[in-house]
Formats: sequence, structure tokens, C-alpha cells
Amino acid sequence: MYTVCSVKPRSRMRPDEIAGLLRRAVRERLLVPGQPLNQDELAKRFGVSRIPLREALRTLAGEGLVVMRPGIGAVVTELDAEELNELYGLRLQLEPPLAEWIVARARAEDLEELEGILARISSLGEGNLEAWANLDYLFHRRVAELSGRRHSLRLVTQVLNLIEPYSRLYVHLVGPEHHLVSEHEEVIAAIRAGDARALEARMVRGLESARRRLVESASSMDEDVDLVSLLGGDEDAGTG
Amino acid sequence: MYTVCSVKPRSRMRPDEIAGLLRRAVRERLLVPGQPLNQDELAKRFGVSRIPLREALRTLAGEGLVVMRPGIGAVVTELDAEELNELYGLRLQLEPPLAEWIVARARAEDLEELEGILARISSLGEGNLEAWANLDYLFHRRVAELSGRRHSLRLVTQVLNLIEPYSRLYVHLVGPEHHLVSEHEEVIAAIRAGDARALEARMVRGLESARRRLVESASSMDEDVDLVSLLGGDEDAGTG
DNA sequence: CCGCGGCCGGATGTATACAGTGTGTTCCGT
DNA sequence: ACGGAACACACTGTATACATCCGGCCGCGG
Repeated sequence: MYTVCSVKPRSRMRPDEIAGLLRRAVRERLLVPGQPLNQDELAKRFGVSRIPLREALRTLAGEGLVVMRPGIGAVVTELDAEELNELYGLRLQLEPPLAEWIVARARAEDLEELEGILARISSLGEGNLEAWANLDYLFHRRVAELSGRRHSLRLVTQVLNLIEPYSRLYVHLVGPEHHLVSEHEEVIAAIRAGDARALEARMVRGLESARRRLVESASSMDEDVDLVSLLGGDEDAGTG
Repeated sequence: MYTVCSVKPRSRMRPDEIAGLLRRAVRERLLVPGQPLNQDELAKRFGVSRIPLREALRTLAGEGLVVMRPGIGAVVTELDAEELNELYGLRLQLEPPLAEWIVARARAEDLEELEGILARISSLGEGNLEAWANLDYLFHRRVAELSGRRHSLRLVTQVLNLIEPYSRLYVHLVGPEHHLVSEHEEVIAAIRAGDARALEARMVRGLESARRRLVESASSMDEDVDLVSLLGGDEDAGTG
């Protein structure tokens, strides 16, 4: 029993939009890793038949966000600590090289937008873990988008989306990392200064520390910890 | 009018298999970049209805191999010289770091398989451009697979598949590069020696020279050259 | 002669209906 | 009471049929 999006669409939703909402649902842990996705249920929520819904799932499968097993259906991709480590390695390979493109293309309005996101992060209270995680994701994504490198961005986004459910779980476990605000400020400063080296170095350091934190955390919770309760799961988990 | 696969399947083909055949068809330029894909036609060829075929197309769309435009349909992804350059940059970021994993995991049987591929390449005559390109692709893919890094491999494969139609076009234009055989021999030697540094260096050099050759070639043929005739296209292109 | 608007063929996109399959349960036998 | 097999349900997977939309052709008017 999960809630993805009960909004009634004005016109019939297209598979691309459904895929977008599903991506967000996976990132935000409305659909958790390992969870089987009931096609009838999801199709009803989106107000379409199973055909366009299945096409959206296939798109996500192509991006690696879900796996479709014949006769079983789609399941949200599960990652272990080793895979998370690998994915952070990919971010380290993919994102820092974008620095020179980012500083070359960033405009004043782009910087303003980033500062706006950062301001919204700073103004959040302690309780808004969801909003905090959403804005942090948005910040990183926007920075990468500034590079204007289409294919790099495609891959980076795929990796970000795969990591995000676990990153968000980590945030829920230990709370938001307030020192990241200063990291983000340094990123903006480097872009404004046009200093690709500084930006690259800042991205590397941020990614390495994030990798260390998240992978250690993931290793310690060795797969069979009941994480659902920590997220305020309201299942009737009674044993009958 | 194109020929992908007329083989009659023993049992009904599943979308994953269809996607695999479509990937190969794109790589081998049986479906060329920019080409609109007629769903009825393809579905008939694979012996299925349009539903599973469309799902296969969505998977490829998730991987970036095709783009689906609403109301228009699927079109094989087209790349310009700048994008090819970017994609080779991605290979340079993604593949060389796999070297240490490759030398750590490669077994004797893996080396034998690579040598077998190389032997088949060496034994090819001048005319077998298709076979040559297939084996070269296979060699690079197998090397990457040896790393055993699932997610890196996913991304590398996506990039390889995107590049391959253009790489193959280049091969058709200038013929196979026989010096690549010695490159491949060096790769095998580095793996056998367990020398990750040498393997990494060899990969970097090979990728950089391939990038230079292909991007220059792609830049010179500025989009509107009639490339079809060079590939032995047998269209009735008469204006009558 | 050229430009434009409405029709028409064809292809895409989707809902419905049905076939196939995996899963959980129940009932029987031991 | 326990193990196993068969049933039943539910869900996935796909074919058919229909609505929708794009593109080209023809005919009209300037």
C-alpha cells in the first residue's frame, strides 16, 4: 500500500510524464528499493491503463531504476554497500570533469537560481527532512545541468537517481548535514569566480566525504535491519 | 525498407530479447541514426504485436539509443561531431579506471576468449568489414565485462552502443585499422602480466587516437554528405 | 502560378479482453 | 500432525480493436 500521486490529470497522462513521476517516487522512497510494483494499482493512480504504465516502467528499466523480471513484474532496484561505493566512484569520474564546462556556461541568472535553492535550504527547520533532501538533490542536479553536456548529464542523472533513495535513507537516519550548506556556498563561489579548478576540487572533496559517510552507514546496516520503522512506516506488520 | 531479423522464433519473443536485437540492429547500422522506426513493420518481423515491440523501444529510449516523440514514434538517436567527442570523453572517464578491476578478476579462460576473438579478427580478409567491426566491438565489450563492475559496465555499454553506428560508419569509409590488432595484443599482454598501469595507459592511448580519428572524420562529413551509397545501399533512389 | 485550407491515408497511442503463469492456500494422504 | 499435490486467485504479458494525431494531397482562391 503506497501513495505515489493521486492527482487527477487534466488530460490523459503520457508515458514520459508517468516515468518522471515514478522516478521522483523512487528518489523520495515512496517506492522503496526491492518493492514490487503492482501495475493495476499504479495505472489506476495515474488514471491510465496498464499499457502506458508498463511503457514507463520499461523506460525506468532502461535507466536501471527498476528491474523487470518476466512473470514477476517490475521491482525497484536494490543496491548493496559495494554497489553504492561503485556508484559514488562513477560520480567522481563523471561530475568533477564537468567543472570547466560549468564555469564556462554559467550565467548570472543560473547563479541566482542556485542561491535561491541554497536560501530555501538554509531557511528550513529541523523537521523538514523531505524538503531538505529534495532541495539538496535539486542543487546537485542543477549544477550538473549547467554544464550543458547532454550525454554526461544523462549518465550523471542515472547515477544520481540510483543513489538517491539510499542517500535519503541516510539523511533520515542521521539528519541533514548542515555543513553541506557551506559546501554549496563554496560551489557557488567557485562558479562565480570562474575558477574551474576550485570547483572541481570542491566537487571531489564533497563526493568523497559523502561516499565515505553513506557507504559506511550502508555497510553497518547489513541488509536485514528493519529500516521501514525508522521512516515512520505505518504498516500493519502484526504477525496475524 | 530495412531488414532486421526475419527469423521465426520458436516461442513468442519477449521484449528484452527484442530490445537486444534492436540494439544490435542499431549498432550494425541496419537501423541508421535518424531513421523513423515503423512499429507495424518491426512487430511483424519479430512475430509479435506492437505492445511488446513498443516496450522494447521504451527500453532503448531509456538507454538513449532511440528517442520517442509523441505522435511521431521512435527515431534512432542522431549524433553530431560534438556529441561524439563528448561520448569519447565519457569513455575516457569510464573505461581506464576499470583497468585495476580487470587485471584483478581476469582468469585464464577469459584471456583465452580474448585471444580467440583476436585470432578471428586477424584471420579476416579485407572484405569482411561487418565481421571486423562486430569482433572489434565484442573485444572491447568483453574487456569491460571482465571488470565485473555492474554499474560501470551498464554506462560503458550505453556509451559504446551510442558510438558504435558512427564508429562503424568510419570503418566503412576508411577500412579497418590493422594496427588495432597490435593494440589488442598489448591489452591482452597487460592483463596477463597483471599490469593495471600498462592496461590503463593502453586504453587511454587507444581511446584518444580513436576519438581523434572518428571526430575529425565526423566533422569533415558535415551532415549532408550522402553516406548511404558508401554502405552499398540498394535503395531505389530514382527521382522518377 | 503560388499559397492555403480541408480531406484522407497511415501510423501512433491506448483501452479492453484474454491467455499464461506464479503464488498462496487448502485439502488429502500418510 | 506434517508433507505434498492440486486448486484458486491474482497478477503479469499480449493480441485485438478503437481513438487520436500527424502528414501529404487535392482543390480552391487570390
